[in-house]
Amino acid sequence: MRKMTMRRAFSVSLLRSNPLLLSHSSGNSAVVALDNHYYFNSSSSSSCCVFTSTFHVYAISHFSTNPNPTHARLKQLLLEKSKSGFDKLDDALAVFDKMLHMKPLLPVINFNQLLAALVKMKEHSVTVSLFKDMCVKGIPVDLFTFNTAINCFCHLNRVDYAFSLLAGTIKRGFHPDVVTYTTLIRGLISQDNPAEAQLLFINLIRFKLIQPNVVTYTTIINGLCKRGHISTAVMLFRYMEKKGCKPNTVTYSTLIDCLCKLRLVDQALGLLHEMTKKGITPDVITYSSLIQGLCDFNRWQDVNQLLSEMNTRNISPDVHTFNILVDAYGKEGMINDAEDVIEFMIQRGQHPDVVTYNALMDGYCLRGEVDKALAVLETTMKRRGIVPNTRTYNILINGYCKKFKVDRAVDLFQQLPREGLSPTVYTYTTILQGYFLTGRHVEARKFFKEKMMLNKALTLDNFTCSILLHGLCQNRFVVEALSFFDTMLSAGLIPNICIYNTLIDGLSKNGHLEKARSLFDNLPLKGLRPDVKTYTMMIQAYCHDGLLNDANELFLKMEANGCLPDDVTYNTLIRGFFHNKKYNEAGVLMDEMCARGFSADASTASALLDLLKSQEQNPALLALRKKFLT
DNA sequence: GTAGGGTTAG
Repeated sequence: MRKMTMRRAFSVSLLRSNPLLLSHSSGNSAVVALDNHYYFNSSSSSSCCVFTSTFHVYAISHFSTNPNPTHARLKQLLLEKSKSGFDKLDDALAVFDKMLHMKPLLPVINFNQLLAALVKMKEHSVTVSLFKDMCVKGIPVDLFTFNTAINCFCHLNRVDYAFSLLAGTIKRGFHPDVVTYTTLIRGLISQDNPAEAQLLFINLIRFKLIQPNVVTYTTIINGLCKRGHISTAVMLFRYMEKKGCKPNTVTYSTLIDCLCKLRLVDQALGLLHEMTKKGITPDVITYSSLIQGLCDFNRWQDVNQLLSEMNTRNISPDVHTFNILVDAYGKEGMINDAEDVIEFMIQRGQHPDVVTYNALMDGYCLRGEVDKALAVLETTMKRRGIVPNTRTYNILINGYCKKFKVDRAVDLFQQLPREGLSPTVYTYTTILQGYFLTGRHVEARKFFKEKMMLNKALTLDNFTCSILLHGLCQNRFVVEALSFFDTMLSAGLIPNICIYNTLIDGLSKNGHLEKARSLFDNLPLKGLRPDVKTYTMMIQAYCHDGLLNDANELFLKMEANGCLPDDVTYNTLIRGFFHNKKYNEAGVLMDEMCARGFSADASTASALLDLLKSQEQNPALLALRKKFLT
């Protein structure tokens, strides 16, 4: 509690005392149009000179050849919007429509700017459709246009169409460049097809089609990181340096983020140091990744140090950075601090978004204050015009289920379509879990059969199935569970170890030890390795049935198989020894457990106390009490 | 004017 209070004072006051921390970053330059005169504003005087002189040349040539001021204004608008996107999709479409009917047509570069604006707005399918329109209407296109469309297909997870378009590009006589191929590599990786991506990369180099650049390498490094191949990513990172391709801020940020997500935050800080030493400047994204990594470890002092370092370097935290802080405070139960961060960001002109409020609401739910979370949705978000998404509702639904208020959760579930939102597999699973949690297994099974199974749009995952299997087993519907397991298999879902753990536990607790044992023994055939939970569950099952030798043998075997027992495993086997009056064996195991840094849990301690009550004079038990309960 | 990096829930 004391730690929390100190942290609050420290962090929030630090934010307050650093006005620069939140000063608007206006970018390098902005264009302002006043009475047909154009001015460049720039935050740095040197770039101002460059831009101003460039613009003079542009302006003179432009006005001397094009007397139509509408064209000039439109072009200016397109230049601006290509960087920021339009505020509304309709605005972009209206401009496109106008452009289609202009005579003479604007040059292709202006059409490309419009498409770029749409990409900025993440309107990938609209971009593709406008691209098609252009092709049909015979508007000239160039390689930039094709690259943009290929990129959009990749974002829409249609890499197949992207490759068709590659063929189209070549057919039109364009030479696909490093941008085209880098885009396709990213598409393949994001569609979980790293082998094809690798093959494409190798062939591009082998046939000298392109020279990979820093973006190509960074794209692949990111793909490797996201798939958990950090060491390969680092190898490629060092390789690109050796090949004379210098990593930049994005390359370093990619690796730093990956290291942070793997909880290797000190190594990430090492890379920050390395890049700074090389003169590569970190930016707000680099710092945000590191702040997230440090928050995960509650390293608040380090977080504050980075915030003040950002301040020194004149890098302003943005909405992502603040969202990380709101989330971190919320997860720590420090809801007032989370609210303070939001208030602060608003003061500094940064607009909280749906992610901000979802994080805040989740913070309230974690404290059990679901009604307050609901008030955030109904009052604050509404007032500020922030549109909730399915996640917003999922957070509330989960909050109410955890408080055993499933009916309240179902109300919100039914509200979703009225808000124009669709429930996800997460929504359904939460409700299913809520029903089981409150013992309403009849409704749970009905909900699953009628709402989930019949919803064709719903793809069940292993998590959902494990909730159902657990609920069924817990309520002694073992036959139904096994039958559903068969359905899963025939539907092509590949069960993971969690599914098997749920089944093994459920079967053994319902008197089907032999069936559980057979599933366990067959795991290697399914290509699965038992984890510490699997072993512990089997050990518990053996102990429960008095098969102490089997339990002990498995305990020894698991370590030989490279799976270290944890505190639960030790406590389970120790209680097994207790129940079977093997007090000396229990004592030896307790010594071993303590030597490994684990201790007796509440259930083991109470089992020992119970034994002492009935056998006050048992010397072995007295020795155990002396050793472990003082 | 086209490609690469960061935020929330079971």
